[in-house]
Amino acid sequence: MKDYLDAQLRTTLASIDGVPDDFEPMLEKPNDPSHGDLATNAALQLARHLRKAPRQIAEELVEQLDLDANRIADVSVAGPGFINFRFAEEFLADALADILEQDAAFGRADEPRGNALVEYVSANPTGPLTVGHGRNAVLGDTIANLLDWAGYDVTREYYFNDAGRQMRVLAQSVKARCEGLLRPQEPTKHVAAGADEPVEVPASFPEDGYLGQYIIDIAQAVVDAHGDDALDLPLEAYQQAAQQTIFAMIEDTLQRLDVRMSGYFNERSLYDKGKIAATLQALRDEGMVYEADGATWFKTTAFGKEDDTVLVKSTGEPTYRLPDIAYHVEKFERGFDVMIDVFGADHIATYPDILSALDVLGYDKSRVDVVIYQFVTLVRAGEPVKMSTRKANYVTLDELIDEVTPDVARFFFLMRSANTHLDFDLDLAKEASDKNPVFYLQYAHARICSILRKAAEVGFEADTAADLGLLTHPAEVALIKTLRRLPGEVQKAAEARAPHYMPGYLREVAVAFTKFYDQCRIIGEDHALASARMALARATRRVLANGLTVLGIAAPERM
RNA sequence: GCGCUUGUAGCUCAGUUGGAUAGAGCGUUGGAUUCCGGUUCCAAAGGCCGGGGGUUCGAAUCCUCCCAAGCGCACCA
Repeated sequence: MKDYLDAQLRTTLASIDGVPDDFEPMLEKPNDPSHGDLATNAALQLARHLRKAPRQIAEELVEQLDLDANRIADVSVAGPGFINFRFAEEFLADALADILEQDAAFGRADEPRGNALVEYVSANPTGPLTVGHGRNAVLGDTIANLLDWAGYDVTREYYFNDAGRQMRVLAQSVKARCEGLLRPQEPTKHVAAGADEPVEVPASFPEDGYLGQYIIDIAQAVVDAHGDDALDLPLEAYQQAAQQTIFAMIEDTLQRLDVRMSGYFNERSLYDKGKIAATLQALRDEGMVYEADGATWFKTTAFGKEDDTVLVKSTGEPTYRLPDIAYHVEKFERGFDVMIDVFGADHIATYPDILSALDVLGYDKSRVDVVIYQFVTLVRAGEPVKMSTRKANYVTLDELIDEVTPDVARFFFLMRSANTHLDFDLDLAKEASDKNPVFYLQYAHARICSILRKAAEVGFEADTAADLGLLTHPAEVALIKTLRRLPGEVQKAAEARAPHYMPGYLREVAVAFTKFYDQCRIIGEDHALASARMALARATRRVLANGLTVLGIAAPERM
């Protein structure tokens, strides 16, 4: 419908003198339903160009618009010059039939849009996932779902760094713990662990080593496998042991949240394939790289940064930025139309370097979108849950899921825009009542299923071809209008990379349904009307189920 | 100190390209409901959109200054 109106508007506008060729009429759903179903402010926007009163332009536009009465029942000019359109009843019946026909595919785009890469989680395998990683994982997964529904062929990728200092420290931590296990009589030392008591570790434990219990567990496994030789293995062996164990933990956690990656991309492969050197050379060829103080620098000051950035340390080891740039070059070479990175707020100052580098190398950086999310604060009994920054003391994602269920965790991560600090209210999340928005949605779905079961129990059989034109009650009309918006909402959320639009929309659906349910009986009405209402209930169930599917949340038949 | 992000109802937050009387949920107060799942529905109260200045037919939205919070500012990732 929007497309239809948009096309009609454009042709009419084209016939009016003085309208710029590139003028984009805007159509949107007015906030106030008494203003109609769709409205355009085209006349207001044109007032400046045409140097005429907006209302006068609107009147002329309406006069020249040629609209199908079966689709648009009413057009009016209102306020300072808005043009309001109201849908015809016939159109709504068709729209409902369309939902039922498309069923599980309703909301999906018809046309393919290209291929997209979404990079998310991307936590290095140095420890269990934190609550913050959870927000990342769920945001990325849902953005990937949205792009999938919007017509993209989506690849979901997890990038990890297995070549740098972090992994070396991880290996050294494991090795030190092996020593502690095999030579408990050797001297030890204590290291600070943020707000907590200092932790006792073997003397060989590295600076900034990883203090978690899981490191000791990994060390124990190494000791079990190698006995006394467990102290003489190459560092690589400790890293492999740690990496494998920790990745298995991470994968388990992601699976609990129904987050599934298409694949993992490791930093080391960039070295092995010479991509690091090639990227550096390419930047050098563009004159954006120089040597100073034994290090290799990237001229980020050319892009307005205060300082240049080190790409290769004087030790000869690249900083993480160079592989990051090489990785993005690799993404372009793989031919993605759209590339999305989901990063925490701590990357906010660093990703512009990557985009600048891509730009310098001649890639279209507008195809890369970076979704930055702010940090999560867990709130219990109105108070923030203290989380020390040190690695031994934080709430893990697993612990959160243990406490609130995966569906609730996903929903709470998704219901706020990525760009705001998230207060995760644990008490609310655990509450199974209407205060908890995810239960409200699931309940509406379960209730519809219950009605359909009930109908079957009492032997009600709906007409196969119900007369949907009978649905003229205001609550019915409002519900149909809400249901038909799903594809547009999915599209909008996908384009804006804004999953949080969906929970809001689905709540509108649930509200519209419960109002309908409150005012209109289904079973027990005369057969034709009951059939039509059953069809409306089934369509609602479908919209809720499809919407929840996009969010990766279950649509239960009973609760 | 510099950069980025944020500041909207008591609380948590929407507000999509600058548009109509700034919205929702929770909480509060009042009401409805013999009925397909009361995990329901209706209504009311509640706002200097952090503050000042500017841009224009029109600003929560754009510009500018100030205030406050978060994150970042390593030859760490």
